[in-house]
Amino acid sequence: MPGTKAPEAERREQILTAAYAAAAEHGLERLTIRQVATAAGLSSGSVLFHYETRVELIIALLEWLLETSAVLALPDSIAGMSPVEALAAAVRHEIRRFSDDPARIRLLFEYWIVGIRRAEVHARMRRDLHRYRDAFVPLAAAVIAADPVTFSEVSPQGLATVVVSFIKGCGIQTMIDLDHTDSHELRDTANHLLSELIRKSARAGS
Amino acid sequence: MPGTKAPEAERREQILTAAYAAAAEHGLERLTIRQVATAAGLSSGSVLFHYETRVELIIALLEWLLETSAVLALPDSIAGMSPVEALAAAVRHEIRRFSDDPARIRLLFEYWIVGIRRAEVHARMRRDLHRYRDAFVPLAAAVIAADPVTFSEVSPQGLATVVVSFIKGCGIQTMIDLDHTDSHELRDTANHLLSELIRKSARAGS
DNA sequence: GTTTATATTGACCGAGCGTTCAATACAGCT
DNA sequence: AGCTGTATTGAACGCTCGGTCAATATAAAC
Repeated sequence: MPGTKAPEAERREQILTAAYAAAAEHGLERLTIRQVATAAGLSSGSVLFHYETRVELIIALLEWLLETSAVLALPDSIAGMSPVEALAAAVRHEIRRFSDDPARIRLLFEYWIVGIRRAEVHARMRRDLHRYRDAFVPLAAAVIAADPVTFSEVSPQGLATVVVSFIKGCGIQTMIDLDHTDSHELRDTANHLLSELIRKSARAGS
Repeated sequence: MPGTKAPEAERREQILTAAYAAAAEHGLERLTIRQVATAAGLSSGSVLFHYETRVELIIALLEWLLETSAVLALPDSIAGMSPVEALAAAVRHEIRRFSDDPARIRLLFEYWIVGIRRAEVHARMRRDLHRYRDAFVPLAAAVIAADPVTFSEVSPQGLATVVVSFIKGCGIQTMIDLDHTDSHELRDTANHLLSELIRKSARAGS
Protein backbone atom coordinates (compact mmCIF):
# COMPACT_ATOMS: atom_id res chain seq x y z
CA MET A 1 0.00 0.00 0.00
CA PRO A 2 2.31 2.73 -1.18
CA GLY A 3 1.22 6.27 -0.77
CA THR A 4 -0.74 5.51 2.37
CA LYS A 5 -0.13 7.71 5.35
CA ALA A 6 0.99 6.29 8.64
CA PRO A 7 1.53 7.69 12.14
CA GLU A 8 4.94 9.26 12.44
CA ALA A 9 6.21 6.86 15.09
CA GLU A 10 5.47 3.83 12.93
CA ARG A 11 7.05 5.34 9.85
CA ARG A 12 10.19 6.24 11.72
CA GLU A 13 10.42 2.74 13.11
CA GLN A 14 9.90 1.32 9.64
CA ILE A 15 12.61 3.55 8.22
CA LEU A 16 15.05 2.67 10.99
CA THR A 17 14.64 -1.06 10.56
CA ALA A 18 15.15 -0.60 6.83
CA ALA A 19 18.24 1.50 7.55
CA TYR A 20 19.57 -1.18 9.86
CA ALA A 21 19.13 -3.82 7.17
CA ALA A 22 20.76 -1.64 4.54
CA ALA A 23 23.67 -0.68 6.79
CA ALA A 24 24.26 -4.29 7.76
CA GLU A 25 24.31 -5.31 4.12
CA HIS A 26 26.38 -2.59 2.48
CA GLY A 27 28.17 -0.96 5.37
CA LEU A 28 27.41 2.19 7.27
CA GLU A 29 29.60 4.50 5.21
CA ARG A 30 27.91 3.33 2.03
CA LEU A 31 24.45 3.73 3.48
CA THR A 32 22.28 5.57 0.99
CA ILE A 33 18.96 7.33 1.28
CA ARG A 34 17.75 5.45 -1.76
CA GLN A 35 18.82 2.11 -0.29
CA VAL A 36 16.87 2.83 2.85
CA ALA A 37 13.87 3.97 0.85
CA THR A 38 13.88 0.82 -1.26
CA ALA A 39 14.31 -1.43 1.77
CA ALA A 40 11.41 0.34 3.47
CA GLY A 41 9.21 0.32 0.37
CA LEU A 42 9.08 4.11 0.32
CA SER A 43 10.35 6.89 -1.86
CA SER A 44 13.58 8.73 -1.14
CA GLY A 45 11.61 11.89 -0.56
CA SER A 46 9.59 10.28 2.18
CA VAL A 47 12.69 9.13 4.02
CA LEU A 48 14.05 12.66 3.86
CA PHE A 49 10.73 13.99 5.07
CA HIS A 50 11.06 12.08 8.35
CA TYR A 51 14.83 12.47 8.71
CA GLU A 52 15.90 15.73 7.19
CA THR A 53 19.41 14.65 6.47
CA ARG A 54 21.49 11.54 5.95
CA VAL A 55 23.59 12.26 9.02
CA GLU A 56 20.48 12.76 11.10
CA LEU A 57 19.22 9.36 9.98
CA ILE A 58 22.54 7.75 10.83
CA ILE A 59 22.50 9.25 14.31
CA ALA A 60 18.90 8.19 14.82
CA LEU A 61 19.88 4.68 13.78
CA LEU A 62 22.71 4.73 16.31
CA GLU A 63 20.40 5.78 19.12
CA TRP A 64 17.87 3.17 18.09
CA LEU A 65 20.66 0.61 18.08
CA LEU A 66 21.87 1.58 21.53
CA GLU A 67 18.38 1.61 22.98
CA THR A 68 17.48 -1.72 21.47
CA SER A 69 20.60 -3.52 22.69
CA ALA A 70 20.32 -4.80 26.23
CA VAL A 71 23.01 -3.16 28.31
CA LEU A 72 24.11 -6.20 30.24
CA ALA A 73 21.71 -9.07 30.81
CA LEU A 74 23.16 -11.03 33.68
CA PRO A 75 22.05 -14.64 33.85
CA ASP A 76 19.92 -15.41 36.90
CA SER A 77 22.32 -18.12 37.94
CA ILE A 78 24.83 -15.66 39.36
CA ALA A 79 22.81 -15.39 42.54
CA GLY A 80 24.69 -17.99 44.54
CA MET A 81 28.09 -17.49 42.97
CA SER A 82 31.30 -16.20 44.40
CA PRO A 83 32.32 -12.75 43.14
CA VAL A 84 34.94 -14.14 40.77
CA GLU A 85 32.50 -16.70 39.46
CA ALA A 86 29.89 -14.03 38.89
CA LEU A 87 32.27 -11.79 36.99
CA ALA A 88 33.51 -14.73 34.94
CA ALA A 89 29.95 -15.73 34.15
CA ALA A 90 29.20 -12.20 32.98
CA VAL A 91 32.26 -12.20 30.75
CA ARG A 92 31.34 -15.55 29.28
CA HIS A 93 27.82 -14.38 28.73
CA GLU A 94 28.91 -11.23 26.95
CA ILE A 95 31.41 -12.98 24.73
CA ARG A 96 28.71 -15.39 23.68
CA ARG A 97 26.24 -12.59 23.10
CA PHE A 98 28.69 -10.82 20.82
CA SER A 99 29.32 -13.87 18.72
CA ASP A 100 25.59 -14.56 18.47
CA ASP A 101 24.77 -11.31 16.68
CA PRO A 102 27.74 -10.41 14.50
CA ALA A 103 25.85 -7.94 12.32
CA ARG A 104 25.06 -5.74 15.27
CA ILE A 105 28.58 -5.60 16.61
CA ARG A 106 29.97 -4.96 13.14
CA LEU A 107 27.68 -2.01 12.82
CA LEU A 108 28.76 -0.70 16.21
CA PHE A 109 32.39 -0.95 15.14
CA GLU A 110 31.56 1.07 12.07
CA TYR A 111 30.01 3.69 14.30
CA TRP A 112 33.21 3.89 16.32
CA ILE A 113 35.11 4.68 13.16
CA VAL A 114 32.54 7.24 12.08
CA GLY A 115 32.82 8.68 15.58
CA ILE A 116 36.47 9.49 15.01
CA ARG A 117 35.43 12.21 12.59
CA ARG A 118 31.94 13.10 13.81
CA ALA A 119 31.70 14.55 17.29
CA GLU A 120 27.97 13.81 17.74
CA VAL A 121 28.56 10.14 17.03
CA HIS A 122 31.68 10.06 19.16
CA ALA A 123 29.88 11.51 22.17
CA ARG A 124 27.09 8.95 21.96
CA MET A 125 29.47 6.02 21.54
CA ARG A 126 31.50 7.16 24.50
CA ARG A 127 28.49 7.58 26.70
CA ASP A 128 27.30 4.08 25.82
CA LEU A 129 30.73 2.63 26.47
CA HIS A 130 30.76 4.16 29.91
CA ARG A 131 27.29 2.88 30.61
CA TYR A 132 28.41 -0.57 29.54
CA ARG A 133 31.47 -0.42 31.72
CA ASP A 134 29.51 0.83 34.70
CA ALA A 135 27.35 -2.27 34.54
CA PHE A 136 30.48 -4.27 35.38
CA VAL A 137 31.62 -2.04 38.22
CA PRO A 138 29.54 -3.72 40.97
CA LEU A 139 30.81 -7.14 39.92
CA ALA A 140 34.37 -5.84 39.84
CA ALA A 141 33.95 -4.17 43.22
CA ALA A 142 32.78 -7.45 44.73
CA VAL A 143 35.78 -9.26 43.33
CA ILE A 144 38.12 -6.66 44.78
CA ALA A 145 36.37 -6.69 48.14
CA ALA A 146 36.70 -10.46 48.32
CA ASP A 147 40.48 -10.33 47.89
CA PRO A 148 41.68 -6.86 48.88
CA VAL A 149 45.30 -7.94 49.14
CA THR A 150 45.62 -9.06 45.54
CA PHE A 151 43.71 -6.09 44.17
CA SER A 152 45.14 -3.52 46.54
CA GLU A 153 46.08 -1.12 43.75
CA VAL A 154 43.06 -1.75 41.54
CA SER A 155 39.87 0.30 41.45
CA PRO A 156 36.49 -1.18 40.50
CA GLN A 157 36.33 1.15 37.50
CA GLY A 158 39.81 0.09 36.43
CA LEU A 159 39.02 -3.59 36.68
CA ALA A 160 35.74 -3.07 34.86
CA THR A 161 37.57 -1.24 32.09
CA VAL A 162 40.02 -4.09 31.71
CA VAL A 163 37.18 -6.59 31.55
CA VAL A 164 35.33 -4.55 28.95
CA SER A 165 38.46 -4.18 26.87
CA PHE A 166 38.88 -7.92 26.82
CA ILE A 167 35.27 -8.40 25.80
CA LYS A 168 35.65 -5.86 23.02
CA GLY A 169 38.79 -7.62 21.87
CA CYS A 170 36.90 -10.88 21.67
CA GLY A 171 34.19 -9.07 19.74
CA ILE A 172 36.74 -7.94 17.19
CA GLN A 173 38.06 -11.42 16.94
CA THR A 174 34.64 -12.84 16.11
CA MET A 175 34.07 -9.99 13.70
CA ILE A 176 37.21 -10.77 11.73
CA ASP A 177 37.03 -14.51 12.09
CA LEU A 178 34.04 -15.13 9.88
CA ASP A 179 34.21 -18.91 9.99
CA HIS A 180 34.66 -18.87 13.78
CA THR A 181 37.57 -21.28 13.99
CA ASP A 182 39.79 -19.01 16.05
CA SER A 183 36.83 -17.63 17.94
CA HIS A 184 35.99 -21.02 19.35
CA GLU A 185 39.56 -21.52 20.42
CA LEU A 186 39.47 -18.09 22.00
CA ARG A 187 36.28 -18.79 23.87
CA ASP A 188 37.41 -22.19 25.07
CA THR A 189 40.72 -20.85 26.30
CA ALA A 190 39.07 -17.90 27.97
CA ASN A 191 36.68 -20.29 29.70
CA HIS A 192 39.54 -22.46 30.96
CA LEU A 193 41.48 -19.46 32.20
CA LEU A 194 38.42 -18.10 33.98
CA SER A 195 37.74 -21.49 35.56
CA GLU A 196 41.32 -21.65 36.74
CA LEU A 197 40.99 -18.15 38.14
CA ILE A 198 37.88 -19.24 40.04
CA ARG A 199 39.64 -22.28 41.46
CA LYS A 200 42.60 -20.21 42.58
CA SER A 201 40.47 -17.56 44.20
CA ALA A 202 38.43 -20.24 45.97
CA ARG A 203 41.62 -21.77 47.35
CA ALA A 204 42.87 -18.39 48.49
CA GLY A 205 39.52 -17.57 50.08
CA SER A 206 39.18 -20.80 52.06
CA MET B 1 58.71 19.94 -10.55
CA PRO B 2 55.47 18.64 -11.90
CA GLY B 3 55.50 16.64 -15.06
CA THR B 4 58.92 15.22 -14.32
CA LYS B 5 59.34 11.51 -14.67
CA ALA B 6 60.50 9.35 -11.81
CA PRO B 7 61.42 5.69 -11.39
CA GLU B 8 58.37 3.58 -10.77
CA ALA B 9 59.38 2.44 -7.28
CA GLU B 10 59.75 6.01 -6.05
CA ARG B 11 56.46 7.12 -7.56
CA ARG B 12 54.60 4.25 -6.01
CA GLU B 13 56.09 5.00 -2.63
CA GLN B 14 55.19 8.65 -3.04
CA ILE B 15 51.62 7.74 -3.93
CA LEU B 16 51.31 5.34 -1.00
CA THR B 17 52.50 7.85 1.55
CA ALA B 18 50.06 10.36 0.10
CA ALA B 19 47.30 7.74 0.26
CA TYR B 20 48.17 7.03 3.88
CA ALA B 21 47.93 10.69 4.77
CA ALA B 22 44.64 11.09 2.93
CA ALA B 23 43.14 7.95 4.44
CA ALA B 24 44.21 9.01 7.93
CA GLU B 25 42.61 12.39 7.42
CA HIS B 26 39.30 11.58 5.74
CA GLY B 27 38.87 7.89 6.44
CA LEU B 28 39.51 4.89 4.26
CA GLU B 29 36.03 4.62 2.81
CA ARG B 30 36.11 8.23 1.72
CA LEU B 31 39.54 7.88 0.17
CA THR B 32 39.53 9.46 -3.27
CA ILE B 33 41.86 9.22 -6.20
CA ARG B 34 41.85 12.99 -6.46
CA GLN B 35 42.68 13.37 -2.76
CA VAL B 36 45.65 11.09 -3.17
CA ALA B 37 46.75 12.90 -6.30
CA THR B 38 46.57 16.28 -4.59
CA ALA B 39 48.40 15.03 -1.51
CA ALA B 40 51.12 13.57 -3.74
CA GLY B 41 51.33 16.64 -5.95
CA LEU B 42 50.34 14.64 -9.00
CA SER B 43 47.39 14.45 -11.34
CA SER B 44 44.62 11.93 -10.88
CA GLY B 45 45.59 10.30 -14.16
CA SER B 46 49.08 9.64 -12.91
CA VAL B 47 47.83 7.92 -9.79
CA LEU B 48 45.64 5.68 -11.92
CA PHE B 49 48.54 4.99 -14.20
CA HIS B 50 50.50 3.38 -11.35
CA TYR B 51 47.51 1.78 -9.64
CA GLU B 52 44.95 0.88 -12.21
CA THR B 53 42.02 1.02 -9.86
CA ARG B 54 40.97 2.53 -6.56
CA VAL B 55 40.60 -0.88 -4.95
CA GLU B 56 44.03 -1.86 -6.17
CA LEU B 57 45.46 1.23 -4.52
CA ILE B 58 43.66 0.48 -1.28
CA ILE B 59 45.02 -3.05 -1.22
CA ALA B 60 48.52 -1.81 -2.02
CA LEU B 61 48.21 0.65 0.86
CA LEU B 62 47.18 -2.19 3.16
CA GLU B 63 50.17 -4.30 2.18
CA TRP B 64 52.45 -1.31 2.58
CA LEU B 65 50.93 -0.71 6.01
CA LEU B 66 51.41 -4.31 7.10
CA GLU B 67 54.98 -4.44 5.83
CA THR B 68 55.89 -1.15 7.44
CA SER B 69 54.50 -2.05 10.86
CA ALA B 70 56.92 -4.03 13.00
CA VAL B 71 55.34 -7.37 13.82
CA LEU B 72 56.31 -7.56 17.46
CA ALA B 73 59.37 -5.72 18.70
CA LEU B 74 60.23 -7.34 22.00
CA PRO B 75 62.30 -5.19 24.32
CA ASP B 76 65.79 -6.56 24.94
CA SER B 77 65.15 -6.60 28.65
CA ILE B 78 63.11 -9.77 28.51
CA ALA B 79 66.28 -11.83 28.40
CA GLY B 80 66.52 -12.54 32.12
CA MET B 81 62.82 -12.56 32.89
CA SER B 82 60.56 -15.35 33.99
CA PRO B 83 58.08 -16.53 31.34
CA VAL B 84 55.17 -14.68 32.90
CA GLU B 85 57.24 -11.54 33.21
CA ALA B 86 58.29 -11.78 29.60
CA LEU B 87 54.72 -12.20 28.36
CA ALA B 88 53.54 -9.36 30.57
CA ALA B 89 56.34 -7.14 29.27
CA ALA B 90 55.33 -7.93 25.71
CA VAL B 91 51.71 -7.07 26.46
CA ARG B 92 52.69 -3.82 28.12
CA HIS B 93 54.93 -2.99 25.20
CA GLU B 94 52.22 -3.63 22.63
CA ILE B 95 49.58 -1.66 24.49
CA ARG B 96 51.95 1.27 24.64
CA ARG B 97 52.84 0.92 20.98
CA PHE B 98 49.18 1.04 20.00
CA SER B 99 48.50 4.17 21.96
CA ASP B 100 51.59 5.82 20.51
CA ASP B 101 50.38 5.70 16.91
CA PRO B 102 46.60 6.07 16.93
CA ALA B 103 46.30 6.98 13.26
CA ARG B 104 47.80 3.68 12.19
CA ILE B 105 45.58 1.52 14.34
CA ARG B 106 42.52 3.47 13.32
CA LEU B 107 43.34 2.79 9.72
CA LEU B 108 43.80 -0.90 10.45
CA PHE B 109 40.40 -1.00 12.11
CA GLU B 110 38.93 0.55 9.00
CA TYR B 111 40.55 -2.18 6.96
CA TRP B 112 38.92 -4.82 9.14
CA ILE B 113 35.55 -3.34 8.35
CA VAL B 114 36.32 -3.15 4.67
CA GLY B 115 37.47 -6.75 4.92
CA ILE B 116 33.99 -7.84 5.94
CA ARG B 117 32.79 -7.13 2.41
CA ARG B 118 35.99 -7.53 0.38
CA ALA B 119 37.52 -10.97 0.35
CA GLU B 120 40.99 -9.81 -0.78
CA VAL B 121 41.23 -7.43 2.14
CA HIS B 122 39.81 -9.97 4.54
CA ALA B 123 42.36 -12.60 3.58
CA ARG B 124 45.26 -10.22 4.11
CA MET B 125 43.98 -8.98 7.46
CA ARG B 126 43.48 -12.52 8.64
CA ARG B 127 46.94 -13.58 7.58
CA ASP B 128 48.46 -10.64 9.40
CA LEU B 129 46.43 -11.35 12.52
CA HIS B 130 47.70 -14.91 12.56
CA ARG B 131 51.25 -13.73 12.06
CA TYR B 132 50.82 -11.35 14.95
CA ARG B 133 49.36 -14.05 17.17
CA ASP B 134 52.11 -16.48 16.25
CA ALA B 135 54.68 -14.03 17.54
CA PHE B 136 53.17 -14.53 21.00
CA VAL B 137 53.02 -18.31 20.82
CA PRO B 138 56.59 -18.93 22.07
CA LEU B 139 56.04 -16.64 25.03
CA ALA B 140 52.73 -18.31 25.77
CA ALA B 141 54.28 -21.75 25.46
CA ALA B 142 56.97 -20.79 27.97
CA VAL B 143 54.35 -19.60 30.43
CA ILE B 144 52.43 -22.85 30.09
CA ALA B 145 55.55 -24.94 30.42
CA ALA B 146 56.49 -23.13 33.62
CA ASP B 147 53.17 -23.98 35.27
CA PRO B 148 51.67 -26.97 33.51
CA VAL B 149 49.18 -27.65 36.29
CA THR B 150 47.44 -24.31 36.06
CA PHE B 151 47.42 -24.32 32.27
CA SER B 152 46.72 -28.01 31.81
CA GLU B 153 43.82 -27.38 29.43
CA VAL B 154 45.33 -24.42 27.60
CA SER B 155 47.26 -24.54 24.32
CA PRO B 156 49.96 -22.02 23.43
CA GLN B 157 47.87 -20.86 20.46
CA GLY B 158 44.84 -20.46 22.66
CA LEU B 159 46.69 -18.42 25.24
CA ALA B 160 48.28 -16.31 22.53
CA THR B 161 44.85 -15.68 21.02
CA VAL B 162 43.52 -14.52 24.37
CA VAL B 163 46.48 -12.21 24.83
CA VAL B 164 46.07 -10.74 21.36
CA SER B 165 42.36 -10.22 21.91
CA PHE B 166 43.10 -8.27 25.05
CA ILE B 167 45.65 -6.14 23.23
CA LYS B 168 43.19 -5.45 20.43
CA GLY B 169 40.58 -4.51 23.00
CA CYS B 170 42.98 -2.01 24.52
CA GLY B 171 43.68 -0.71 21.03
CA ILE B 172 39.98 -0.06 20.53
CA GLN B 173 39.81 1.65 23.85
CA THR B 174 42.57 4.07 22.93
CA MET B 175 40.98 4.57 19.54
CA ILE B 176 37.67 5.63 21.05
CA ASP B 177 39.09 7.45 24.02
CA LEU B 178 40.57 10.41 22.20
CA ASP B 179 41.62 12.34 25.29
CA HIS B 180 43.16 9.20 26.85
CA THR B 181 41.60 9.50 30.29
CA ASP B 182 40.16 6.00 30.38
CA SER B 183 43.10 4.62 28.47
CA HIS B 184 45.51 5.61 31.21
CA GLU B 185 43.28 3.99 33.79
CA LEU B 186 43.14 0.91 31.61
CA ARG B 187 46.90 0.76 31.19
CA ASP B 188 47.59 1.31 34.88
CA THR B 189 45.12 -1.33 35.95
CA ALA B 190 46.44 -3.78 33.40
CA ASN B 191 49.94 -3.13 34.69
CA HIS B 192 48.90 -3.77 38.27
CA LEU B 193 47.08 -6.95 37.34
CA LEU B 194 50.06 -8.18 35.36
CA SER B 195 52.41 -7.40 38.25
CA GLU B 196 50.15 -9.29 40.59
CA LEU B 197 50.10 -12.19 38.18
CA ILE B 198 53.88 -12.19 38.14
CA ARG B 199 54.08 -12.16 41.95
CA LYS B 200 51.65 -15.04 42.21
CA SER B 201 53.42 -17.12 39.62
CA ALA B 202 56.76 -16.46 41.33
CA ARG B 203 55.33 -17.65 44.64
CA ALA B 204 53.87 -20.75 43.03
CA GLY B 205 57.12 -21.50 41.26
CA SER B 206 59.36 -21.23 44.29
C1' DG C 1 -18.70 17.32 0.04
C1' DT C 2 -15.45 20.73 0.86
C1' DT C 3 -11.60 22.32 3.01
C1' DT C 4 -7.23 21.94 5.13
C1' DA C 5 -3.08 20.21 6.89
C1' DT C 6 0.13 16.99 6.00
C1' DA C 7 2.43 12.87 4.10
C1' DT C 8 4.20 11.01 -0.19
C1' DT C 9 6.09 10.92 -4.64
C1' DG C 10 9.55 11.16 -8.24
C1' DA C 11 11.72 14.26 -11.35
C1' DC C 12 15.38 17.25 -10.98
C1' DC C 13 19.78 19.79 -9.60
C1' DG C 14 24.54 20.38 -8.61
C1' DA C 15 28.45 18.09 -6.97
C1' DG C 16 31.73 14.56 -6.69
C1' DC C 17 33.11 10.14 -7.84
C1' DG C 18 36.02 6.38 -10.64
C1' DT C 19 37.67 5.77 -14.89
C1' DT C 20 39.01 6.71 -19.93
C1' DC C 21 41.73 8.77 -23.24
C1' DA C 22 43.76 11.95 -26.64
C1' DA C 23 47.26 15.11 -26.21
C1' DT C 24 51.62 16.34 -24.38
C1' DA C 25 56.04 16.30 -22.05
C1' DC C 26 59.92 13.75 -20.87
C1' DA C 27 64.20 10.84 -21.15
C1' DG C 28 67.06 7.44 -23.27
C1' DC C 29 69.04 5.86 -27.62
C1' DT C 30 71.04 6.18 -32.19
C1' DA D 1 68.72 16.27 -33.84
C1' DG D 2 65.43 13.03 -34.48
C1' DC D 3 62.94 8.97 -32.90
C1' DT D 4 60.59 6.07 -29.66
C1' DG D 5 58.46 4.34 -25.74
C1' DT D 6 56.68 5.75 -21.60
C1' DA D 7 55.07 8.83 -17.88
C1' DT D 8 52.01 12.65 -17.12
C1' DT D 9 48.26 15.63 -17.66
C1' DG D 10 43.59 17.31 -17.35
C1' DA D 11 39.34 17.42 -19.82
C1' DA D 12 35.52 14.59 -20.45
C1' DC D 13 32.03 10.72 -19.63
C1' DG D 14 28.73 8.24 -17.18
C1' DC D 15 27.06 7.43 -12.90
C1' DT D 16 25.39 7.93 -8.18
C1' DC D 17 24.82 10.65 -4.45
C1' DG D 18 22.34 14.04 -0.99
C1' DG D 19 19.06 17.20 -1.07
C1' DT D 20 15.06 20.32 -3.12
C1' DC D 21 10.53 20.97 -4.58
C1' DA D 22 6.20 21.33 -7.18
C1' DA D 23 2.66 18.22 -7.74
C1' DT D 24 -0.30 14.84 -5.88
C1' DA D 25 -2.59 11.77 -2.67
C1' DT D 26 -4.36 11.01 1.84
C1' DA D 27 -6.99 11.50 6.06
C1' DA D 28 -9.17 14.27 9.32
C1' DA D 29 -12.18 18.42 10.43
C1' DC D 30 -16.07 20.77 9.38
